Amino acid sequence: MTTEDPRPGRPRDPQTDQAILRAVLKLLTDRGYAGMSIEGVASEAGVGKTTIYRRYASKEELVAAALGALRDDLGPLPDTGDTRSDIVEMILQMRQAVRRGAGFGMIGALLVEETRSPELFELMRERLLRPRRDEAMMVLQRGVDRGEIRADVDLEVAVQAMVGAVFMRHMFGVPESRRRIEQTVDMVWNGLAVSPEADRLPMHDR
Amino acid sequence: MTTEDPRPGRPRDPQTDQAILRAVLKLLTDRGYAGMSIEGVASEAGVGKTTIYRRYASKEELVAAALGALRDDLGPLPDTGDTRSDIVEMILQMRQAVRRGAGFGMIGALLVEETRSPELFELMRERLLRPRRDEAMMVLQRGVDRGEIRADVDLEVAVQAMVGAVFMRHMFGVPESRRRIEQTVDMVWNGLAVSPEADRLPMHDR
DNA sequence: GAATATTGAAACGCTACCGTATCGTTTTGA
DNA sequence: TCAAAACGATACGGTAGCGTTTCAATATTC
Repeated sequence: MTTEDPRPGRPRDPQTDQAILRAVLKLLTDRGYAGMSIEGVASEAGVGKTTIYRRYASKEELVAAALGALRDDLGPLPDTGDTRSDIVEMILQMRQAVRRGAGFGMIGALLVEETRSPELFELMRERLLRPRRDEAMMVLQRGVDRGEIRADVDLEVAVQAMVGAVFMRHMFGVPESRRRIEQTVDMVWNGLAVSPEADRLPMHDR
Repeated sequence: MTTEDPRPGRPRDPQTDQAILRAVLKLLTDRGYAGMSIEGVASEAGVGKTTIYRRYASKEELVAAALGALRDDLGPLPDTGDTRSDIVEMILQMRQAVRRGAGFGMIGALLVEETRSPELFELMRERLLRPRRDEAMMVLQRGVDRGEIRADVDLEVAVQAMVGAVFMRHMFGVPESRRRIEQTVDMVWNGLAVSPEADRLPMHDR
């Protein structure tokens, strides 16, 4: 199914493709969907408008292509032998990824557009959110297999809570830190309830 | 400090004020900041453009006024006697409030604008997010006072995790329900860790 | 009744962007 | 060398929104 390029004429420059999609992600992130213009993308990518219109018929198609081209450059799953440490490392990785690439701005842009174009939001779920959630659940599953995490725990809810806490800190304006992530994992790990077993070792003991 | 309106001339119509701010919130929510136009606000509010420009010098000022006028119509704090039930009810209340008023769309709109206008985001924190967080923490504090929640638990992190889970479900596209909220609270309540005390009564026992 | 300010409507010139078309140049295959 | 397609640049007419001005009608104080 590999297109052998049997067509005559000058082939499309793959670097141009890349530059366009990169520009879309950048402008989408810090201008929003409505604030992003095709001319802006062309200028940002150093490309003629024609070049964009030749590839994509509409703004939505263009954004969809940019989201579709997203690949996760998440590192390998952390595996320190200790599940709590693994979770902390994983969340730190996620935080790094959000900082580097499409961050909260892009989440916001698509959140606004969710009603109008659910497909775009779904695309982000597929490309950005779910892969990371799945990795997180694998880390937790390893904890279950090791006998560190109870088998009856709903791992999906656990991931929602721990990752959600990071998000809420951004919302509340609470500075994020490794310390705070450890605190979060510990809290979810140990639970809130008073219990005779309440003197489990804290992860960080300063 | 009550302005006694000693000025001559026709006074401003307070209903007009209200209509403008309501229109701003609506358009901000479902068009985003960049997608919201002054003319659109005027049209939505059934008001002349002049009337808006007389009050606000810029778009940012206008939006700030709309956010500043936000008041929480959160009901009374739930107090069933059981802290877990209280938490569940409170999260359900929040969910309702998000549905009725400025919802995920507005969060998205301000998230996009965060870099450009941090003051707007801060205003939302102040008016929308922190009041609810504070209420949530009061509910948890009551649990501590009752001896249901351990005193060494960081209540702020607990709130971040439980509310954040709701947010992440929206992000992941997982349908929300009372059942799922109960599950979340139970999970955070009991923690993940294997323990001899693992046979605590689940909140919903079907 | 006189003075004053607000209101909605309409029009202003201006800019940004739309989507399309045309251009000469460049890069490929035949 | 020639045909074909991609490229950046530029220009086109059209629309939407900008922020301002003018206007007649209305509401209020003195």
